Amino acid sequence: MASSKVLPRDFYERNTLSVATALIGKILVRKFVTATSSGMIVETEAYGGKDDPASHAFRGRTPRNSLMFSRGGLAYVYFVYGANWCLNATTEAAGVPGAVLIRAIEPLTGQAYMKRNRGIEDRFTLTNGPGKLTRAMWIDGDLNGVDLTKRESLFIVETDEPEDYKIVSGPRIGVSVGQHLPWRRYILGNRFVSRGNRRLSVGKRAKLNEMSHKD
DNA sequence: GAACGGATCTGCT
DNA sequence: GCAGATCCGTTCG
Repeated sequence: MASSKVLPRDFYERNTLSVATALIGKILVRKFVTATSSGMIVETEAYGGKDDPASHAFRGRTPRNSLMFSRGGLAYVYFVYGANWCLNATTEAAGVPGAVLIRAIEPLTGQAYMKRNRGIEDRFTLTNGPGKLTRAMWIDGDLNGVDLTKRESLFIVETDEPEDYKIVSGPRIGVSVGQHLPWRRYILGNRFVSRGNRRLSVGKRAKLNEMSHKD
């Protein structure tokens, strides 16, 4: 894990939906002087620009969302519901808005540290939501704008041993508009996905896969 | 300077 | 499965 290659700039500077799918299975690493925690990304959501009413960038550029218009591969961290931080990776070239919300990870290294941060012991609910994983990894507004392609405080690396899994799509969680867009990506059946991921019947599975091809 | 509302969470049923 | 807490940052006047 520690020797794995950090995802380069061109991984992020392309179509946002492609990045949302490609980030599944990669390893998010949070590094401190005293501790390192990491986890495999199992759930993401894509957010666009003026074509996406659910996106912060829908109404143009403001001081808050300016990172969405930056080059790809930076951390866009924002605060919601008066209590939670959400971590995104910026996408597309400079000037084109786009970001991928990292919604859930499967805990790997540093689990004791993350459990302490959350104040719980259960591994399955440790990082299965955007607000939960940022709290577990101590990610907040201080990391807004951090370069994810540099091996510093926060970055994402390749997987050494890819698992056998199936990526499926669905509507994004917690948004009231743009629900017709199946821009959520997650690993089918993975227990660390935030919600709505019970094992599915054959018929329903086929339907989900169809959606993922449609993009 | 104040009103608004949200890319969530927890707990209860 | 759902309702309500919660409360800060953004935005507008």
